[in-house]
Amino acid sequence: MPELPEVETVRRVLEKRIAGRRIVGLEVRDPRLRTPLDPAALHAALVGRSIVHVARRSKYLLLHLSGDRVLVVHLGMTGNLRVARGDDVLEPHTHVRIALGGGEELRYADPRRFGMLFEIGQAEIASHPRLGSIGPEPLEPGFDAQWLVQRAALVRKPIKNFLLDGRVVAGVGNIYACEALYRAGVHPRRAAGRLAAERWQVLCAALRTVLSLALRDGGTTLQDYRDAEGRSGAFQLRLRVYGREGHRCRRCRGTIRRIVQAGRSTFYCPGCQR
DNA sequence: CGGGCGGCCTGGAGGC
DNA sequence: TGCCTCCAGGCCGCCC
Repeated sequence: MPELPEVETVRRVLEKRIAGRRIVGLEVRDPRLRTPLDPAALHAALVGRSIVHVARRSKYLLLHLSGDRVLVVHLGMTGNLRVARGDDVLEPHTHVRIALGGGEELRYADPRRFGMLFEIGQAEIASHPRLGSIGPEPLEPGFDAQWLVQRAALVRKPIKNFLLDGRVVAGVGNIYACEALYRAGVHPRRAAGRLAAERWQVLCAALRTVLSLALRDGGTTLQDYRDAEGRSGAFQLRLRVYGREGHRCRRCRGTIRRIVQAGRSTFYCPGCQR
């Protein structure tokens, strides 16, 4: 569920709430995540260290710890990190509790268990198999139409699927890929390599706009997503196509359609996207 | 090799 | 009420 705006929203809350805190305890209640947890190793690696700051790369949260260690957390589809009091009622599917002292803790819960939580050295970030090949951050310098044009050259797959490739651009998932294509007026089935450079300019700008607006709204909450203080996002109110099959397009009054690409739903407006 | 698809899990929604 | 099917925001491995 969480894409860049949601993960960044969580990061900002965590930075405010837990940066500078020391980890004083760890409880692994269920190690069966996408990458199975090793409770003893995790305990040895985390307890006693402090959280220096909280960063993000693509959809990964990077909790930088003292001693140049990094706790990496991916929320998968339904994962959430929550700052809680130790005596707060445990949400179902709470798999990990990280005690921070003073009665507070950080909880990782994830019903579907598609998430990941692992610990590495800071120096390993660049070469880590899951982190090393991630593409540029779309809201930072280094991401522009020129890069996209270059990456898309000779690529025949649909542009929607191209945008979901994390090596091309970091943090873009199904919702924001659909929304950016709509705003740019690009048909999701268009072959990536056959989009004119001027259209890439428009699409690049649309991607940045939609991600920025979503971030400003604290992300999109369709069902589960909440930030680390339990707050919902509001960008679901501004979605133009995602989840709106059969509804009227706000721009052309045509009907939003849903198709399946690479096994995933794509929503678009046949009138506005060519 | 590029690209598509199934699988990993659970839960909620909707049909009957 | 209950049972069944479908669907979900991510990612990876396997296959052609």
